[in-house]
Amino acid sequence: MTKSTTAARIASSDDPVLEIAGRLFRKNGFDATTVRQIADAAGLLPGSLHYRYSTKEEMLLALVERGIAHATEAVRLAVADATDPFERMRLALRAHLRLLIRDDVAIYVTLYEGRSLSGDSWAHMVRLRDRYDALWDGILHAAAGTGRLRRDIDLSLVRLLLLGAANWTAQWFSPSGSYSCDEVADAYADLLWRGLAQPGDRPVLELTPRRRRGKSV
Amino acid sequence: MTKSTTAARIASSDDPVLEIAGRLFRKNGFDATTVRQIADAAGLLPGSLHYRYSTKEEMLLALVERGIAHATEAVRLAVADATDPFERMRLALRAHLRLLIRDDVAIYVTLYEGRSLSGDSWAHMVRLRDRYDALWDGILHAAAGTGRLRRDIDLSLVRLLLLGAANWTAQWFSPSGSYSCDEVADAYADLLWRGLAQPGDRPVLELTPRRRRGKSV
DNA sequence: GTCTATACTCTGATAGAC
DNA sequence: GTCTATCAGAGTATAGAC
Repeated sequence: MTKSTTAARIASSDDPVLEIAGRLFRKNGFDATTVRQIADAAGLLPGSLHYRYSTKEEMLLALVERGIAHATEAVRLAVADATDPFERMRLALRAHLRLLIRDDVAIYVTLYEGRSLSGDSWAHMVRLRDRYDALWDGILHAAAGTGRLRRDIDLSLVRLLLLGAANWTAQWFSPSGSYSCDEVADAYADLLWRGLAQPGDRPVLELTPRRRRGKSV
Repeated sequence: MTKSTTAARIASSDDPVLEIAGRLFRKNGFDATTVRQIADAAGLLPGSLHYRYSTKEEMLLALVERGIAHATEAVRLAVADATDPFERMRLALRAHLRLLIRDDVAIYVTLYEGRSLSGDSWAHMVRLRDRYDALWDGILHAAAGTGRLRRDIDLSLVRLLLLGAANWTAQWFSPSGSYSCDEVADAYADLLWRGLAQPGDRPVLELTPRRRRGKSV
């Protein structure tokens, strides 16, 4: 399909138009964002925009492809720095969270606006997300292979718990809040690891208590 | 403001129009849902709909109020059945999750479409959500008061982790999947509790391993 | 590749008869 | 309270000059 090929090509570069569209999608949602807004913000007219992306949905698809590609790459790079299974989980979570709430807009758009895709584009997104999930399952299964994890818990549920909590972070995190992006990732990884580890497996991090903060369900 | 008063009154009853609107908002999103679709599904014409809710946003506000009211009531009732802090957390999580992914549409709409509110309505929603958060903080702090919890972790972060994971469940849960709603709640509560408890505090549940399942980030 | 200008559809909301 | 009929505006996408 020529559609996804075009999108992939553009996603691999760093099209500023895509960045602008992504920011608007994140701020106002895909449906509430108009192509006129995107064109305005990009310093173009709607007609010119249409030359590069023939539909609004094509922009979304390009962002989704870019988002998952970036996340996959970031997680792969992050875990390469460690062999300890807890360390790998913690670093992978840091990488995911950094992209989601700090460094990139594409993975946010993927997670929260990707459902606006339809037909083939939607199916394509599902495939890409499944592959990203498999990357995480690999990390967790490798940890289980060391024998340091309890065996009475489905690791898919662990992944869903961890990534669910991480993804929801985008709903409440503020850069001016009490915690940095990495601190949230470490706290989540630590809590989950202690729940996952065999009784007696030594905790790895010592967290220092900090003042309370953080609203939203 | 007459707007929120009207909405509150309707939310307290069980308006079938609201139920229908909520289902469409959940399925297609607030922005992508048209008043004509709602009117069609309700067996009314747009003009008649307008007699009851003067704007589409007013329907959303009514749903948000209903969603948080229902969730608050359900959690309060659930924790009343137990005194053990872990039990209370587990039962509260069950109640939240049941409404979110099984029994009601309003809390889903609140969490995922509430951001489409504007102005006073948005501020109103934020107040309501803060109050709901406070209910959860109370549950967690009571648990900490028993001395059975680690003291090196910010309980607000624990709430955000737990409710974040729970809320994200709506993205992947399927009634035909391997786990029931309650089983997911129990597994999450168990994992988190083991991460939270003082080393040596006895686990409460024994989970039985089940076949893997569950996609989506 | 970007512009001007526009076609066509659908949107939320309203007015007023019944 | 519900209907019929309709408005004014905004939406995406297009055609064609430059």
